[in-house]
Amino acid sequence: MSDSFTSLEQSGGAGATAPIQRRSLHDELTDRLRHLIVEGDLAPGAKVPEKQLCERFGVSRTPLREALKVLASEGLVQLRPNRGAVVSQITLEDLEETFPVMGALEALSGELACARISDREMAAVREAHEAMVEHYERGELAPYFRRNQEIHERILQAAGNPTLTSLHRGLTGRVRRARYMANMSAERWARAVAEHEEIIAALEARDGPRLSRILKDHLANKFETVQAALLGSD
Amino acid sequence: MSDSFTSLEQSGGAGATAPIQRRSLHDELTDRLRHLIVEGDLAPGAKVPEKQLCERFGVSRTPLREALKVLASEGLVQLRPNRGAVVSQITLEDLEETFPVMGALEALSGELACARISDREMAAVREAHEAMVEHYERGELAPYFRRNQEIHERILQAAGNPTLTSLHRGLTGRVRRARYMANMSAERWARAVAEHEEIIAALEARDGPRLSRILKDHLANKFETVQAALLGSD
DNA sequence: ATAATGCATTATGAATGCAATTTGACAACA
DNA sequence: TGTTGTCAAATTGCATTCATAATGCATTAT
Repeated sequence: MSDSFTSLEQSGGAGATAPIQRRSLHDELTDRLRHLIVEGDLAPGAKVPEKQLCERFGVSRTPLREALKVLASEGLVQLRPNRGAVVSQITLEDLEETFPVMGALEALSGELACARISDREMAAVREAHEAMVEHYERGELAPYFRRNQEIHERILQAAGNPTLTSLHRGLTGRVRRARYMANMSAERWARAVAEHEEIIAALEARDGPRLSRILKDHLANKFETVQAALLGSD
Repeated sequence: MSDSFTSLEQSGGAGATAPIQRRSLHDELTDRLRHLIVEGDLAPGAKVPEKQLCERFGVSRTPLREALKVLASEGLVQLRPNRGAVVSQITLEDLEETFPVMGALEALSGELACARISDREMAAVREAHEAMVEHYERGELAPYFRRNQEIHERILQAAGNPTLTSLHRGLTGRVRRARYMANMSAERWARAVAEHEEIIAALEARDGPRLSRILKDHLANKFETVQAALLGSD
């Protein structure tokens, strides 16, 4: 969510008349904890001792526990009655079932985006794509990864379906922790970039069914990359 | 969740070795509240006064509030900071974005189910289908509706992808409240049954792509039915 | 009479306190 | 040595309490 505010669009003239932003603690905590988990600062499988986190964030247990309930419903942590919360482990089986679902969602996002994307949005996607390709050519993995994410997010956004976006975001959060990109082979990387070229082409041609198919395959390939990385490192 | 235990399949040999079910209050409350909302006992748009519900269930506000946080993350209620929770309204726009997503998920479930369904599961689906057709011929709407749900749930189940099932269940919960089936026209009803015949045929032929397509279209038609009902009644 | 203001009531958000459960250590025993 | 039993410490689940913000109503000013 916070990513969408990094663009400067809304800070324009609102100034002092904009409504005061008040967030509740549990809401803020939910985001912070989610971030900690997704970014791997809380290791998968690690216990989540309430007391410790309370001290860390300087809040009482009540809002923290509320946040944990939400994260549990998102699948990021598991709550064991009377035994506390643990950060969910990502197993290969989990990925195996997550990726097809993400594929289906992205495929839908492609179809919808082709029907609804504006020229402005299209330009933003293209821009992100070109930046991504540059990073690829320079071998800059982390920025490449960020741009890659950005492209998929922009397509989601262009699809104009918040429900879809929200479900997809949830799955992304689960998967991102795998950090598979680290050991992506040169060959697979090249292939991923090639697929992205196709994605852009289909999107510019507003060819929904084709984009849909490409995205689905793209995700399937991504899964194979992840799988290879996981099998290789374990 | 509890719906999946209404079938008898798992009570087979587990018996006395199964772990004792101990649920925490917030968990139980979450289910109860979800049920109240999905079944319409809490009207869409209605405020959800904490105190009143606490008295109703005989618990303190803490577990109730935890449950509300979870339901909010599922989209069933909206939490307005300092102003309490309201049961989410289902707008036509919501349905408009929910149905394509359900369609994509069901399409995937069809593909997966074709690849994985066992003869035993297939038989159960067929049985449910035949029962559904009987209810249709007798004009029994409510039982028809139940069997209809059952069929889709069994296909989901046969797909063997809990993530998929879980996402789908969440969307079903949102949509079920619409209670559109009440004013389904004879024509649309007949069409829905015809589509179900195709579904069974494709599933028996293990034709994944075809089943996928049918289910997607089926959902699209279902949406039109809902839309007609909503426009007609408002 | 109507609209705006101030106050009392009520509801919500978060912290604290208490009972119940789990965990780990250590002793007793086979 | 390995198993079982007991108990203290820590952790969790929930109730209660406290602080803050919202709501309703009476009062006042226009």
